[in-house]
Amino acid sequence: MPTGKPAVPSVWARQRHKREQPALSQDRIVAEAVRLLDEEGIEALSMRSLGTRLGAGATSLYRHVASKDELIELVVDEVYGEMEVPDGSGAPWRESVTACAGSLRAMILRHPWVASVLGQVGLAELGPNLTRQSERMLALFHRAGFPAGEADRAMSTVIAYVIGMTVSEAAYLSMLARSGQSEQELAEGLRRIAEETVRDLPLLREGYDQRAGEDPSRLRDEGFAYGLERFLDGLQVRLDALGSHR
Amino acid sequence: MPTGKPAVPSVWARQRHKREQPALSQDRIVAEAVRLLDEEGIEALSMRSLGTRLGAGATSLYRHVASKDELIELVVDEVYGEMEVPDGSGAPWRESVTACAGSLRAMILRHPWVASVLGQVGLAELGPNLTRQSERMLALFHRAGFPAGEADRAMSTVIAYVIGMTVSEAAYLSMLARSGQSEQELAEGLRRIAEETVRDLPLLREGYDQRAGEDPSRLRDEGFAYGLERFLDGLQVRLDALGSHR
DNA sequence: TCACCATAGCGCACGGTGTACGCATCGGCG
DNA sequence: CGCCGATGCGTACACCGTGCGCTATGGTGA
Repeated sequence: MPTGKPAVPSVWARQRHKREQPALSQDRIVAEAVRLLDEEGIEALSMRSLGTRLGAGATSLYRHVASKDELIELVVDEVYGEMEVPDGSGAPWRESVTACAGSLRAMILRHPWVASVLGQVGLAELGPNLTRQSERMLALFHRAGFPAGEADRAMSTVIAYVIGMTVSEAAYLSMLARSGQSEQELAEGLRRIAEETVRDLPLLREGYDQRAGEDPSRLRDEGFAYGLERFLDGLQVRLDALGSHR
Repeated sequence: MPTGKPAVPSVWARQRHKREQPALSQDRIVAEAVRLLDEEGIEALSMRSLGTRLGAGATSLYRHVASKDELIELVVDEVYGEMEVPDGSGAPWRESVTACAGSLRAMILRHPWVASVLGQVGLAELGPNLTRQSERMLALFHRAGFPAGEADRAMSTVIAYVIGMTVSEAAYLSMLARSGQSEQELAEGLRRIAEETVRDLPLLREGYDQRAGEDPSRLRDEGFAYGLERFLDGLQVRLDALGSHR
């Protein structure tokens, strides 16, 4: 056998293997990965850095996880588990859906790295947590009065809105963090660049002036709520139409 | 100077530099990057591979582009330029916005790699093309009757929906392409996995059964249109309320 | 008690990545 | 003609994901 030098047959081996920690496991790996991502962001996640945090070598992780891509799928499904989907009994459907949307948004803002991997993992292939949440959320729309063939469309629509909106918020916030500037300065800078490169942007400028001086974080919350309300209004219109046809 | 060995002072140098192609330039680099991404996807884009396609060394690109990240921003802004935003004079606002949304969706499906970088580049920091398109699109909402402080919210809302919806479509399609299965088989497989891991998913199953046998591509188009219609209905409700207050 | 074996962790190595740096060469200007 | 800024290139570095074969471990059946 021409490959590999024998590893050191040292007396330390015993100690290395007898760890006080509950040993490596997929759960532990995923949990630590979430922590690493929250603390240092997506570009800090490497098999080596994760292994180090777990007191293990990089390649040891592969006993519990097929690849980095699979790890990311697991990690994303893990945080989907944090979403809270009310069971909707008793409360009006708008309230339940609003709570649910807010919870999804809060989860993404709590774990902004989700934004940068969503395009890769998609939504379909995700694990048990997302599946469970979808089933529960679907129940909200059924209860609201959408027929079977339409409830899933209504649901995807709302999820798409929440994700699209929040991902762009998260990306903006991460740019803000990277830039090291205050939100004020950053917004000013972006506006200046836009006006220099394009020139003559009366409408964008009008919006900017109107927002100047307001609390940006509150503006984001309100913007999110505004769109969601419009959306729910539209769904209500549809529900009314369905009801009157019957 | 202790660094570097002198490069070969060869007679070929002259030929290397006298290229029939119009030399390297940022435009040429960005255009070729788009082509590479369309043909081979995001993971095939490396500075080396792109350099090769341009008949240049990897590091030569850095004379025209600050980093790979900047290249990606440029590339994304480039494809935003493909969007068609009607100027809205004459047509009802719903039609204009629908056309606009459809054009954005078509652009992303034409360049599915956009989905996998949107979380990184966000929407705010983007270049002249996105800025111009935003201004034009904003005009549609002004014309529809939204006041200055609300038109931009309505616009972001619609964009968020379109992007969220289309990114998840694109991710699904890329999974489909990678899997090598037929869409039928893939859907079946996903459903089986979901039911095995979670069990008891009556609502999701109901939706699945209802969709079985339909043309998946048409279903996607319809799903997108359905959500957009609900959205526009909601915006119309808001417009009516604004009108009656006046 | 012993031999055995599946499992888990590790070290090494490979091919690939983004990019800093300094040199070679070019075209255009004085 | 002599120079100089702009442009391309080769080399090198640190880092990445991960395949491979080794070893130590703890449980099982004889």
